[in-house]
Amino acid sequence: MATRLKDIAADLGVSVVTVSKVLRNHSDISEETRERVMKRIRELNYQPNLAARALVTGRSSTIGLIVPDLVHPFFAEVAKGITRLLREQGYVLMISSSEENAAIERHEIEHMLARRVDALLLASVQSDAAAFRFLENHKTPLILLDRRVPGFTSNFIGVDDEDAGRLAADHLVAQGCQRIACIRGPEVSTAIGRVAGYKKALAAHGIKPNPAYVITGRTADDAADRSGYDAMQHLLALSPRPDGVFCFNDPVAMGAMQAVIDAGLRVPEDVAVVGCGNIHYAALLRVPLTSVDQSSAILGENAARLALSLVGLKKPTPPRTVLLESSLVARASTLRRKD
Amino acid sequence: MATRLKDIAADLGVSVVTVSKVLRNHSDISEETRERVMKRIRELNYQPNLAARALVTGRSSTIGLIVPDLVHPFFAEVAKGITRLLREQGYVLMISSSEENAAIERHEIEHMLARRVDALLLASVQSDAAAFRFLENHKTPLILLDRRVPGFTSNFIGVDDEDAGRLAADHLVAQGCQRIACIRGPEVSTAIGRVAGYKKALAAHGIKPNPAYVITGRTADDAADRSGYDAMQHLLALSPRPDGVFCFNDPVAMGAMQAVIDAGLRVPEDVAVVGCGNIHYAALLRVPLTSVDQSSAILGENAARLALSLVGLKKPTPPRTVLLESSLVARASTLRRKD
DNA sequence: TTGAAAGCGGTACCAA
DNA sequence: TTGGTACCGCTTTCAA
Repeated sequence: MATRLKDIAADLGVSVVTVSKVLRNHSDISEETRERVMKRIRELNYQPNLAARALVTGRSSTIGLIVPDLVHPFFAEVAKGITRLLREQGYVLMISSSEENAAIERHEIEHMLARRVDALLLASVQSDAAAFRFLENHKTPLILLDRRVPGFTSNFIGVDDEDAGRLAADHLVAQGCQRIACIRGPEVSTAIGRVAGYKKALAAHGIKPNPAYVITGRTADDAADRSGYDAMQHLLALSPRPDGVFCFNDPVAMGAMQAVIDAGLRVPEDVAVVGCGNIHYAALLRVPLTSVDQSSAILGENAARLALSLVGLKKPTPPRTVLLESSLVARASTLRRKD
Repeated sequence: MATRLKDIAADLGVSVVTVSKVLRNHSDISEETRERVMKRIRELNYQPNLAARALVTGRSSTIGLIVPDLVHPFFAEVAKGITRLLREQGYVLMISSSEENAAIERHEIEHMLARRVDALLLASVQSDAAAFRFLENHKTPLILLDRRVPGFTSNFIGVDDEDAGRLAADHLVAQGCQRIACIRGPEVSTAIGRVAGYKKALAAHGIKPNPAYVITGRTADDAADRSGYDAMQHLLALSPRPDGVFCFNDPVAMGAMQAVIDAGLRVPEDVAVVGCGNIHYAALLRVPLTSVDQSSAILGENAARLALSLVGLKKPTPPRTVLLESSLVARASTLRRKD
């Protein structure tokens, strides 16, 4: 079949150990031997069997990533950032989707660990730490991505969600909105943080909160837009109806805008809409969407970097937290003409 | 560290072979032994070391996927379909992006093969078969996805591109367009097929082709929309300018629509636009986009199924081709009011 | 500088 | 039905 170390060694009349050392630029090799071996390696286009190497070294040169939805542009962009960095390091990405389902997530985590990934990146859908107990004294580095899990401390990389919520609400206030609603996400840290930021911002502006204006979208697998649509229909039925809405993420915001338009109202004149995530296509929507940017690709690269730095550390290191700043990108969905 | 077969065997006073057999439901095991072993396996939450298994069996239970761009919704949807099917089979997906770059793609192919993926799914950016010579007598099943490579025969799964082009052009004609342009993609089979279909459709309607109306967008890594924008600007500068455009894919179409709007013209009244791929967000764009649906998730599932069916076949099988039908989804970007 | 030997954690084959 | 043994392809250790 494929060429093995042994074949090269036999061809050249040296030992497998010698070839192996050349392969890994070991110093104890004469220049001449190195040359001969390298030449043969190139001729045969030799590729070491990484499974064998993984078995003996205990390292797979593989990073695992589990996200709720591959199609969600935010996670797709994060994944892209990760692969870019890993490629440079000879690492490879094992990817999997939990479909926003805690049981599937659990199953995938175990599967990834059985595969002996060197580190696991996880944008979790779990809402509490109980599901993670089984992970606590596992030696594989785990990095929570984007979403934290209350009560479970681990490495984390994401954005400052409270800040994101505040940016969005501040912006809506600045655009003259008076009745600012929020379509929040499920009970995960991102949703909780963003809502908290939203509330603080309103308070800071002396706007008294209206509980009816905070509504939770259906937990939305691949139909976040659908969920946003339905939630917005509810909000529009209120009296008085909101004139500004902060949405948990961009797909929700897209659905929400659609609902406003379908109701015969205008974005942003009747209802201004802010999303979160600033996905690539936000600018191309029916009404270009104002969104809180989460620098997803950079997040991905940093996540990969963090993962690699954790690989092969002997002593367990204290969990690290990396928070990226978010910023608001204003577009037509909130920019009202002065009237 | 982690539990091994050996540990379980020692605990129970049986041999590793016995445990191994239980693990794989080998028949030669007494019910009683099986029970005892299973019990202990559960207690310890034993996970076999897949690297070791891969080494001896030569199978990694891993499928490789290389796409030009992870963020492109079409490929993201395909990837999602693949992971869904693989999960059910205990397989895992190794993913990587070629960033629309042939050299990176080549590198990633070699890397995946070195990892001993059981099959490789590839949406290639190569425009000719030369780059694939090195693959020809490789035993790992290769499945070209979406894009074929001229002169290189292999397994293929995708849609009938000529049909897609024809559907789009027919539709534009039916909407009353007279001067139908095409923003085509790079020299890959999908672009070639779609252009061919477009031309045949025009011919069938007795419309004489205008070469100036067929324009190639910059090969667009993650900026297909940008590329569509620029191409459309060119088209709009022509005299007479086109009144209908078939775009190579949805992101290109999104950019093209933007260009029309920025030029102060209307979609579809002045220029009707059709995309290809029917990505999830097509309906939520500034002008909801008419698009040729490529059933991407189903494509992904079928690709995974095809890949698995090819794994472990002793004799090389003749290459299989799976063509899915496409259909057109008409939306506002082409539907003109009767006037 | 080089290489012999001993595994890494499983599976396959065949004998008991 | 059970298990001894060889071995998958590589790295590690240590002696030559």
